[in-house]
Amino acid sequence: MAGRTVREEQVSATRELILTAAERLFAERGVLAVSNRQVSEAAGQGNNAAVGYHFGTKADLVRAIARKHQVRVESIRARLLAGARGSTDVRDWVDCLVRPVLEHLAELGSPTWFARFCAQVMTDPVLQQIMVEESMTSPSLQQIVEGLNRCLPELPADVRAERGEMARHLIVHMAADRERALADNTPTPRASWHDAATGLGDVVVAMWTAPVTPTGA
Amino acid sequence: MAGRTVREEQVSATRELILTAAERLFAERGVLAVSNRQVSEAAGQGNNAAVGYHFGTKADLVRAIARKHQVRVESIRARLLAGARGSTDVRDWVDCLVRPVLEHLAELGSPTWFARFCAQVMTDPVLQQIMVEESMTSPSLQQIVEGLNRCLPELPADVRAERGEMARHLIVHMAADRERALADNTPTPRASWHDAATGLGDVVVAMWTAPVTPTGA
DNA sequence: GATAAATTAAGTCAGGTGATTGACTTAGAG
DNA sequence: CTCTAAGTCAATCACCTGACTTAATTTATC
Repeated sequence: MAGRTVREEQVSATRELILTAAERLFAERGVLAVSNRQVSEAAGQGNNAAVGYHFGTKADLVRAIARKHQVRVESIRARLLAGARGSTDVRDWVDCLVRPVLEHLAELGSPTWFARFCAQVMTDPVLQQIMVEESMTSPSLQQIVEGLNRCLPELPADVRAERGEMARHLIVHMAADRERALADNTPTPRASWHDAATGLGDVVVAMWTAPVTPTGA
Repeated sequence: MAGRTVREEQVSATRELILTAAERLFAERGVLAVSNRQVSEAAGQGNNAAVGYHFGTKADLVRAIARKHQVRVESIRARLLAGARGSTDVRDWVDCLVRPVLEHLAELGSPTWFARFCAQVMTDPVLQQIMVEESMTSPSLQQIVEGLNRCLPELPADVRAERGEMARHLIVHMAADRERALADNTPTPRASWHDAATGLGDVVVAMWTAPVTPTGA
């Protein structure tokens, strides 16, 4: 079982080809604007049904792309999490939240398409659920939430949930913006993914620690 | 010429019917997942080409929807702007930025679809440009930017641009989240649009005033 | 009232879509 | 070497799409 057979190598190469082609087309033209046929062709598969064979429906393909990246993001997050264990500094936990995704994008090299893909999927009424399922299963994310809770014990639960959503939106869409700018050769506010993560971290820390104006409840 | 003729009334009623139906379908099922045919039918037009007749392509329809709301948002913004003129309190300018959209959604009554529509359009690679064109032409937005600049003169231009983007994403996507929750009868962190705007304002103020960690530039 | 123009209705068209099918190719077990 | 099963290819299906054409309806103006 140790050595993959030639056959298995080829199949997994084909799958990878499809995943990469789909990710690029989805990011550039829109997930729903691209047909499975176009993906198959872009992946060099003469078969117009290659996507259907290997993945099933388009939602399944989207899930496969998300999962592929999530694995790598998760491992980066686990590494950062090890360094933050026990910390009472909000910044440490925010870094665990912010850096994994951007660091992953940096590792992918240029150009990337994953951030734009994520931004689309997360705003689509039907695909959104897929993304939530794939990302919320992460146990390390739960640890980060708990770490932040310990740093900010007096923050109301509602506000905590609200600001968690905000952080998620900020990370995903700012990464997508930067990715788009890189693809278009448009100037970016930050020179590198690492610097972008720093700028994002500054803001997310401020966000979590912001005073809460009481509302007429 | 003063009184609208019966004919003009009917036409504009039909256009409004189409705009409303499109907005709802787009928000619920996705802009690209809904065909012009389905919009025409949902608007009660026997003609499957009603959208084409009144608006042209789907991009034109999207633009018309955006513009319709933008007019109202703009008037609310102008009102708030009058009260903030000359202020050196970041909060005043942030309110000018945050409240108009959410207040507009509150005025629309329940249910609304505009926020989800915006979130989708702003993340789509081809429709995004339409939204930018429609919203960035607002002169009042420029005034808010200048007001914030006067409050935060030492903030680097790059960081200013970066945080402007962040505020935009936060407003649009948090509004969409809340709208979705209301539509699904899911609990929301805030009881009203006004309270949601307060929570958003707390965060956006903290964001603009957050210290900037120097990067190795 | 009659007429011309604009709106709505209804039908048609070529093209693209997902899904299914069967034939062909190839790796690996007996 | 042969056989089997998985992967690939190519063709086909019914369906939906946007665009177009034609007819019916309605209204403003003469």
